Amino acid sequence: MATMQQVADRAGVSIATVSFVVNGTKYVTPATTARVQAAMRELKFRGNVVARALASRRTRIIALLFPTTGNRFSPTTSEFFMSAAERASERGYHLVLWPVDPAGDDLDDLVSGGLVDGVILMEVRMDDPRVAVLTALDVPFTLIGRTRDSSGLPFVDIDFETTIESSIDHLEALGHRRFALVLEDLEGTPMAGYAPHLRTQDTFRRVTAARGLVGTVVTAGPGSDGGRTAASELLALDPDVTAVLVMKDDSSAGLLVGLYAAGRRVPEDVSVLSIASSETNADQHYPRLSTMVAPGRRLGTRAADALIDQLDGKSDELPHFLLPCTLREAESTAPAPA
Amino acid sequence: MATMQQVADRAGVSIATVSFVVNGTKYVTPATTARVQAAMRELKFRGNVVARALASRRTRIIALLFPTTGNRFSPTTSEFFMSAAERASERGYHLVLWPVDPAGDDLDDLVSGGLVDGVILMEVRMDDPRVAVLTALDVPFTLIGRTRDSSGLPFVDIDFETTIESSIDHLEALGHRRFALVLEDLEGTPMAGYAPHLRTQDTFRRVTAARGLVGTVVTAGPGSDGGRTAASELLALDPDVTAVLVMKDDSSAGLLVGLYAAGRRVPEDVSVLSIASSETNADQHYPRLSTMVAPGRRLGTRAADALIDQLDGKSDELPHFLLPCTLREAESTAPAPA
DNA sequence: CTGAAAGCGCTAACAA
DNA sequence: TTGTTAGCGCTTTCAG
Repeated sequence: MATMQQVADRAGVSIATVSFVVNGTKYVTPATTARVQAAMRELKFRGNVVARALASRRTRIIALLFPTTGNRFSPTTSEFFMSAAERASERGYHLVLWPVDPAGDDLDDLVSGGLVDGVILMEVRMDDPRVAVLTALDVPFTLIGRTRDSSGLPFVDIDFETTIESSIDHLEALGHRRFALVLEDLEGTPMAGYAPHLRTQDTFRRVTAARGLVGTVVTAGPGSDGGRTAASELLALDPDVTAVLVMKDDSSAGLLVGLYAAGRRVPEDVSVLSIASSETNADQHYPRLSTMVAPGRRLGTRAADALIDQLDGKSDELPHFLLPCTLREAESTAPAPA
Repeated sequence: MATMQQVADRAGVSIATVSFVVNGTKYVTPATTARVQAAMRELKFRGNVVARALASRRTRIIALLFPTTGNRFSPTTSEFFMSAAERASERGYHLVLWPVDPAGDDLDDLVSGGLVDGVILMEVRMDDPRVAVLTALDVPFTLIGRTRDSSGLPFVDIDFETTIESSIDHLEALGHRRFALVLEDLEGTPMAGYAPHLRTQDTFRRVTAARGLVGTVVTAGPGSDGGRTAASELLALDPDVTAVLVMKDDSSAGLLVGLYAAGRRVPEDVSVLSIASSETNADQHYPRLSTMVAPGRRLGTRAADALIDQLDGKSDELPHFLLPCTLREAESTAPAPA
């Protein structure tokens, strides 16, 4: 509540000097520095963020943009948020979660208002309209995710290609030869073109084909029902499948039940591996799901760093940071049946 | 990027006039209004939120405070967030999700900076230190939740008392006489004293006792394992239990499995009812969980309204808004066995 | 090393 | 009905 002027008066210096010690902008003798700090303490000076922002043309707020549709507030999402917020705070920024529509229509108002210094985009689609908007607006941004061609954009992302390949490696080493992939059907929704799905699917098809493995792809509807249905479809398509990758948390339970219902024991007959998910999710299931755990926290941290580097002019080069998921094996995977 | 002055120049009026039409602060003739609006459109005037905030001493930003510990980013949480954000936006405010530590230590810096006009507190504990901080800071706030004594505070909350009572009503009507309640053990964590748990537990004990029903309370550890263990403990405590209320989403799967493993079919032998949860969660299970669905969206909306009424001086009286969960029956409940 | 002063872009009296 | 103008609280040259 105390203003800088009041602090200055109390310390017997000018307001400029106070500003210098607050921001470390210029050298001030230890003696006056001490006087100023004492005054600040006595007056409980906190500094008006808004005034500072107006004068410096920087708010030190960055926004993590969250699409208002498709309530995919997964554990991984919250890891992004929490870790990015932590890192931002360490570097003197505030990170807030800001809901915006996925088409990017209100982005304009948000950003042009001068309220945020930069934004982090998540849940990125292959041809995400929001990046065009942000580019046009000329606001610094970083992606958690990648568009189809992100070579010119700063991003951090899960390395889906590597993740899928090592998933298959792992299961193949356990003797599995017949694979399936279950994922969400996003066509016709605002999230159509969701990059993680497309990359995962492409890689899955490519790798299984290249290795002469069977690779069946099935999409699942919402909830447990979607998972059950997917299980039936899957078994209809390939009754001898022994290894299933799931990339849809909310239907994994249904999938497990569906497999049981069809007489397949997990993991004795069929192994199930959850892709790009979290330990939290894995532990909610029985049998506990073997999972390729998404590096949510590390990516969130890196995203914040990438953006803040850009804002602070510490940007050496365009950040292109890819990290694969790491295997956390549990009861749902086992060697292929003989 | 265009400033108000530029708009004024282009429209041939003073900056004050532009301000009036932008804010509707004063009557301006339709003719000049039109000219100003045209100029705004041509210059793509967006208005600098920061400058406006400094001059008007209001940022029109409200923060939904989210505790940095206990990553309980449940579907209901995200409903609070989304619906509150929507309502705020309708009323000309921005709602952002702001991570703060549960002890309230950084609240001070956040709020004193003048960045937010008011805050909504969630995940409230019985004796939440954050409300004292907010009160001392003299910043407008509203709770989603209630402290032990919230008579003097504006709040919206789930009516846990009614919710539990109707849950028991419902199951009792189905013939159940032996109840159990499973919830999380938060003792020793930063979320100790979490109000929903305590209220639920108290009501459960009171109502079962008053009606001469058996009421067993069990706490569960994290994840599916916690649920399984809880099932065993529960059955050890009351082997004849037929109705279980669960208020811990991540262990319901384990609970179901634990019951099966102990030879209890759901719902033939034991009915399971999920408390204050979401349809999303319900649908992730098999059998699908009967659920007392939390009115997340309505509460989020009301919370935003309550706070904004306060900010806009439209506050008639202290909002004390309680809403019970609504039953959504699915496969996991049935009449008690004969 | 410290101070004076000109803004940052907008709001809101107060005048006209 | 519209314009003038003094701030809002801080940053940042530019002098001294």
